[in-house]
Amino acid sequence: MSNQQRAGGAATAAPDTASGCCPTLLTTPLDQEEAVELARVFKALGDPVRLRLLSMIASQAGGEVCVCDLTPAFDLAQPTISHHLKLLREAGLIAAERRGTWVYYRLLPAATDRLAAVLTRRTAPAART
Amino acid sequence: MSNQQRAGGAATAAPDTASGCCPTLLTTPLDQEEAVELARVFKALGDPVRLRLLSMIASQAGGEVCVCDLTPAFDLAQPTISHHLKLLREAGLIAAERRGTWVYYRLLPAATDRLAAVLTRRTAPAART
DNA sequence: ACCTTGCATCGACATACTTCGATCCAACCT
DNA sequence: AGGTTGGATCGAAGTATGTCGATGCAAGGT
Repeated sequence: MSNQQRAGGAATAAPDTASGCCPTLLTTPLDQEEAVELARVFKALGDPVRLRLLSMIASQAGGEVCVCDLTPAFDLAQPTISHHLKLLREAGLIAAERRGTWVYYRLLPAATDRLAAVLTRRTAPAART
Repeated sequence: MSNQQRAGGAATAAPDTASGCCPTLLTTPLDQEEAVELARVFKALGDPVRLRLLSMIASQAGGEVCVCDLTPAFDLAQPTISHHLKLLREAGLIAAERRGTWVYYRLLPAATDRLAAVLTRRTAPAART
């Protein structure tokens, strides 16, 4: 079963130069390696609790949130929240810092920026200044 | 254990008006319902195979890809590819259309656009036309 | 020193997910 | 009608994930 020869054929990708600026997931086929790495980050976002955690952290005015503010916002046990925060950390989406008794989490914007870029169809007409 | 009263306190979100245009995951805390719905889409992207499938479909010049072109690109059995395509479909990321013998998949750009928007920090200074 | 509080880590358990072979259905071709 | 091919659906099996209580560790308070 490796003998297809229907209509158009030829799995050629659209050239990036014609669609904007940088290659994205939507303009150039991902290779295995990139896919594995990207999937790891998307998987971290594939849970409602983690999505809300990230949202609470990112939308915080000071840029930081104490775990003690996050935990009581959910109907879940404290180890569960800690586990989800760990996954977000391992995905490179957030970072933790201990200050005295409390641990504060903050967003790592580079991570979300990258995801947004990768999901954008035309990244701007190159020349724009 | 619901008695926290450290430093700043008060989990107030940054006002959207100060950070650009529309509320995003990064500017406003997601409520439970939105989180569940968004997580469903992100979860669909949380697998390397599905990410590559989506990428192959989206980057195709004609905007459509025959399943018969997708299946042989992976080291997986045909039912497995079919299953992943189903998940992407149920997530609203792609759509299928049967034409004669073959089934063609195409990207639903509204879905990826939404994800990109939700992950963008400042959505642009509103007026741009 | 002791106790208390904030978080992380450690099994354990139930559920969900990925993958497969077997099978079924739709469309085409003699 | 019978045969062939492209894809979807159906269990089944192994693995990963979400959740928890119990426990451990770090900082502060008495």
